[in-house]
Amino acid sequence: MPEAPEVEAVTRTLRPLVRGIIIQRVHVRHAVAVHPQSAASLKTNTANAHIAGVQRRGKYLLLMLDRGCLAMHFKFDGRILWFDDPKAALARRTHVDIVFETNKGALGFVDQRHLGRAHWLAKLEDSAGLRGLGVDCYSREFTRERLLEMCRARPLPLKLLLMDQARVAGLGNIYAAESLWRARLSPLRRSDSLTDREGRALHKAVVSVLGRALEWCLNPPPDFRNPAWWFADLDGMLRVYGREGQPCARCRASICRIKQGGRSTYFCANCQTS
DNA sequence: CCTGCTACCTGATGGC
DNA sequence: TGCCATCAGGTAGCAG
Repeated sequence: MPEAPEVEAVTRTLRPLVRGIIIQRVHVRHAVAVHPQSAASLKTNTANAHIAGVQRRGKYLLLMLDRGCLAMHFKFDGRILWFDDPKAALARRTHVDIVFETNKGALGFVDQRHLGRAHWLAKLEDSAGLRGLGVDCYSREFTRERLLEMCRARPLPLKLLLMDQARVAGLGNIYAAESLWRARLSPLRRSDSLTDREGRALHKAVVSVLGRALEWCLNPPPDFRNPAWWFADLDGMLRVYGREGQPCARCRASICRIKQGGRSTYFCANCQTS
């Protein structure tokens, strides 16, 4: 599920909760969550580690340890949970793939669908995924100029460019669609055909959509103690995503859904210009 | 190098 | 009801 705004909200909320604590024991209940690493190596590398900080890169959540780092990627359905009482994390009742028992409580990595991963890295460059990330969508380096440069480097449908983590890191299917709607640009539009004015509009739209999304994700803040909670009700903030057949919030034309790169793209063919 | 396709998983939903 | 197809906020790995 999570794209950069959700992961950023998790990062900020989790930071004060776990900074400075010690991972004492690690229970890998579903080894697939560690694949292709082994449960044993995750345990030996993270047990007794001190959590020095929490960071985000693209859609990755990073727990910086005194030795190396714990990198989590949630893919579609991954989430984290916090248990004040570690016994609750180990109870058979809720599905938890990995339990990190600490001196303060237990951190759980959960993914029913088993696509998400938690890996230990000696250094960040050891992960191909992290190494390959382009300009982070929330960083100062994500400027209008950089975006235009990427757009003009090769002809790519705008939606695919925005979703390519090697170019802009952090945008996913929802916020790429929302940004294009806001910029009034078609997802099919060839990136190298943008005028300066359109490039500026796209950059502004991405920044604005991400800013609002982060606000939305922080109010109310993530509640890691509640297993039923995980960024519910995003649709209250969305204008096009998931709204096939409904009237466009701007021009009332019917929102369409097409396939791009094997994913659904939602847009208004009337007011998003190609 | 780059681009495009499939696999990886599980669960919810809708049509027949 | 049951059964089957399709869909889901993503990326790694592979072929061309």
